[in-house]
Amino acid sequence: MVTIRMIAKHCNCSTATVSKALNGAPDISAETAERIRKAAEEMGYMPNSAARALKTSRSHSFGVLFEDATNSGLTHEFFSRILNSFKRRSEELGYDICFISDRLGGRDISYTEHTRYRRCDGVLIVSGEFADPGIHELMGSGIPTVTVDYIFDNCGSVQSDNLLGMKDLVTYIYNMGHRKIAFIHGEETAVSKIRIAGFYRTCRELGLNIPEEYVVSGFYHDPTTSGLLTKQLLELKDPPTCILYPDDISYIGGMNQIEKMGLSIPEDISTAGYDGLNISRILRPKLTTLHQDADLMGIRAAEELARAVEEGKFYIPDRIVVPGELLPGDTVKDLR
Amino acid sequence: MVTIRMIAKHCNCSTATVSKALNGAPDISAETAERIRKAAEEMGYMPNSAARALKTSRSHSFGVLFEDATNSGLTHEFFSRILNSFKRRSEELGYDICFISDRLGGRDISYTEHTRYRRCDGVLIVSGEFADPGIHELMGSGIPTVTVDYIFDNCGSVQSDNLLGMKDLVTYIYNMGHRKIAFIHGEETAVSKIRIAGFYRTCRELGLNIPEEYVVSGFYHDPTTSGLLTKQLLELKDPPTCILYPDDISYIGGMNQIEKMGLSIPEDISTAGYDGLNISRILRPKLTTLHQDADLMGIRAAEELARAVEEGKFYIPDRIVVPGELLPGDTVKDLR
DNA sequence: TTGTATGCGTTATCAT
DNA sequence: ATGATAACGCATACAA
Repeated sequence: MVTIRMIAKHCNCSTATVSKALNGAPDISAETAERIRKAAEEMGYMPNSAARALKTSRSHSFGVLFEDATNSGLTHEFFSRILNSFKRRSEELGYDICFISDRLGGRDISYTEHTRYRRCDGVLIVSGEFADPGIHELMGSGIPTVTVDYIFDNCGSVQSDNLLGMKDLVTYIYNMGHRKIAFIHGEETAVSKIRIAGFYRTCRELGLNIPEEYVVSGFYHDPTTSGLLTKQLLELKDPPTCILYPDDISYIGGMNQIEKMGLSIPEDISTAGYDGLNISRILRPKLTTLHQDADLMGIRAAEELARAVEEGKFYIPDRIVVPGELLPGDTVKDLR
Repeated sequence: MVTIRMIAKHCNCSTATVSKALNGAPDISAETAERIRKAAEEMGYMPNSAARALKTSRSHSFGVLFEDATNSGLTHEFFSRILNSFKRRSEELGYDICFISDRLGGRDISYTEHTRYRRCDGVLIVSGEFADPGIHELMGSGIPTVTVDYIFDNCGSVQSDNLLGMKDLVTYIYNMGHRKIAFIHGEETAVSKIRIAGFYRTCRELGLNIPEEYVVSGFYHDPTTSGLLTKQLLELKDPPTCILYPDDISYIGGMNQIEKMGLSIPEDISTAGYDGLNISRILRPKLTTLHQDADLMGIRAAEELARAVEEGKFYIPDRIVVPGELLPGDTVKDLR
């Protein structure tokens, strides 16, 4: 491994000069800087991030806290898209990604300890488990953090615009002539609350009176439950003409149930999903859904976290809201 | 931040003693060790990984090289499952995960440089682009590497048992009475070659003579192409009774095409996928597919990489082959 | 503009 | 069994 000392020897100068030249310090002559840079290049120099981190207490790395109850967070397309774009943008900004967990080497370790151990400059928190006290400890630790789809006192956040999303979705369905709209929502999370509120608000604005039994509680990514609830909704005395699902995966459970009952989409019953996963574009009939812009969310999260790190004491957390996009498919019948 | 120096002060001993006690060195008395460990615990001591890495040139971290042409590797369920289980197992073994890319801070950087910069102890290589010279440079750099679904000279590998997978799948279909089996395979990769060979071999063993036009070339995760090829296969003079798809996602394109042609699965045409993604269990009819054990692959990869790192010069690469599991669904008609 | 010297926190060598 | 000390590679305050 070539070090600045070797470059210094090669260039007949001191390590200080090399360090400064390589870091673009202003007090080095242009020629010297150029000469050193060229030598470094030729010798295949790579700084040692550990030494640099030790010296500066900045690691140029972001931690990513990506846990959920089922330990499958990474395999949900919505989250993996966020991670993917967060990673890319972070790397552009000069930060590497390191996962933060609460186990390491067979030992329990708090998220905060893990982060300090690796000297991560900041942490992105994506989790279904914001109730976890370990997460709150981290958010209150002074380490810069940015959360996704959750708002905490003093840290930045990137949210999908669930309010607008529900509004767009419900309005579209209304405009297609539907008045009896049911909503199967996910388990009680911050996101669910916003979506439910968005649903009710939009309905009120549109002058729609939604009977209580039209809004039922299911789970995210659980086709079985949504299938059962679909059955329940369709067997009501006065069934809805359109059912909203918590997400595109849950929709599939509903879809199967509908077919099983000998009904067809959208002739007999209209449907809409949420997320805009790849699968929604592939299925036939093409699913009407609200695409969440996970890619942009990851990008904005990286930028916000970089800002939090770089502005330090001067940082004022921003709450970034990323709008989604309605993807009209063929699952909502035109009743007009 | 509490350092060993502070612990030393607290315990009236030297930093050397603290370091040894914490690392379980044999030349420290049991009482002293215990006293120091307790103090460290109480004071909330966390070692500084940067200092440790600088001193020992071991970072206790694994790099993960996870790139593909479309930059969406992470969003493929198969790969994200591998990553997920690799991460968990690595953390159990005491290694953190750091992504390795070929861009950092707006600069081009080779994978090898990136790995050295972060002092990763080893790198897991998961990629559709094994032709990339940067990857070959890394594999030849002396840094311990383990590849997934690809074999390179001197590094460990974890593969899905594609040969056995195809055998199980084709044999199952044969046993259901099918003799005219078509195979839409993915683009030419190492994996595709094995699957194609497995397909032909199994057919030969079963005494099946597959006409040339039954084996056609599509792409992985491309429902559009597989839809077109499905049409082509079904319009043959002597169409197959069963079509194998490159993967579960591609199958959906075929499924749509089949329905579009007014045919139904499995009454008119039987089908099978590959991968065993969640979606395959959700779709109706339930897809017959070969589940690749991505979770186990990630676990074995972590263990192999840890072994490569820890055995150093004594390491002899292992080629680990992970069997999959046939998931019989309802898409293959019983012709017996 | 350049160089000297110091220390970041840890481990390891060699005395004691 | 314990401690003093050097060194890992780098950045920086300060001297020249």
